[in-house]
Amino acid sequence: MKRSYLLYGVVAGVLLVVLQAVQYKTMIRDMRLELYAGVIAILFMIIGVVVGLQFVKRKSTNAVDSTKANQLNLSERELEVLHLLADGYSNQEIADKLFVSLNTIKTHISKLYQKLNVSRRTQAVQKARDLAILIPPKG
Amino acid sequence: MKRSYLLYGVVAGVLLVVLQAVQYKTMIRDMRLELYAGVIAILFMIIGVVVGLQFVKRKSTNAVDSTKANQLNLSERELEVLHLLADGYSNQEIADKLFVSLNTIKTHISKLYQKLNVSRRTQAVQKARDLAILIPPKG
DNA sequence: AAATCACTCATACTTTCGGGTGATTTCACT
DNA sequence: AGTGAAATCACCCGAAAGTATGAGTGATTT
Repeated sequence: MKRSYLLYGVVAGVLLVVLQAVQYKTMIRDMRLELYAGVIAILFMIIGVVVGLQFVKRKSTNAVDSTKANQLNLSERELEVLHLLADGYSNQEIADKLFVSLNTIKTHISKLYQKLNVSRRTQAVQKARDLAILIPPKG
Repeated sequence: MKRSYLLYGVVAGVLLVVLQAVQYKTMIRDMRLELYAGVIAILFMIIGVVVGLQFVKRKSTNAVDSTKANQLNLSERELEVLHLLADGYSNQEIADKLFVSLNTIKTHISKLYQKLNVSRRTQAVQKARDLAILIPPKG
């Protein structure tokens, strides 16, 4: 989560810098301010849409009851992984989403299984629901 | 949908004009281009987020449709397998429980995935819940 | 009788999972 | 300063899952 925000910030900054550079180099005479503003607006609107989609995706799926999670000593990262696991993502997809390697995800999931006392991902999801760690979106 | 796009376009245009007006009136000397670009970027990123939220909201509300479960034409056997699947059983365990071969279960699951338009068992469970094919235990 | 469908099973193949082990780094606690 | 938990990543290996294709049987429909 924290990484996501950081990423978006970095992307935003880089884009601004790039726009500046481009502007000073070649377009300062040809490009009017309106057009410049328009380009920025469109770019960041696209970014905003992406951010918004990411945001809602997490909220619209499974919620996490962090209180009960703490009783099992599940770490934050493990909860994140569990969340994505329950959403049906593969290990590789989870790795991509969290910007870590596949091996790391495997480790997280392995520990998750130990703490939940299961040996398969479907069981993990099942158990997490039973323990109200994962709360379905609706009813 | 088309109206939405039009609306956003209009809003974007109006905002641009407003920004222009403000810029020419009071800020042309004080405000540097970087800051100006930054303001536009932030504003439109916010707009983008809002757009993104709207977008997903509609999709997620349409997702739950009890009639869709029937339209999928899931056979009895496939439903049986789906239930056991959701309970966290492995293919081999499902095969044993239903007194058929592992390959048969694979075939059933394969067709199940096609009908549910998924490619993994966790996704199948997730989707089945969304479509109210699977009803979570307890309440 | 022919066509269709659900169910069954098989072979062969690729991909993903999960277990085991070990290592490094960071950070909080004492 | 040492301890321990958490997070990161790596390598190996076997098991499970999933894909593709084909095929046989019984029941139902046309």
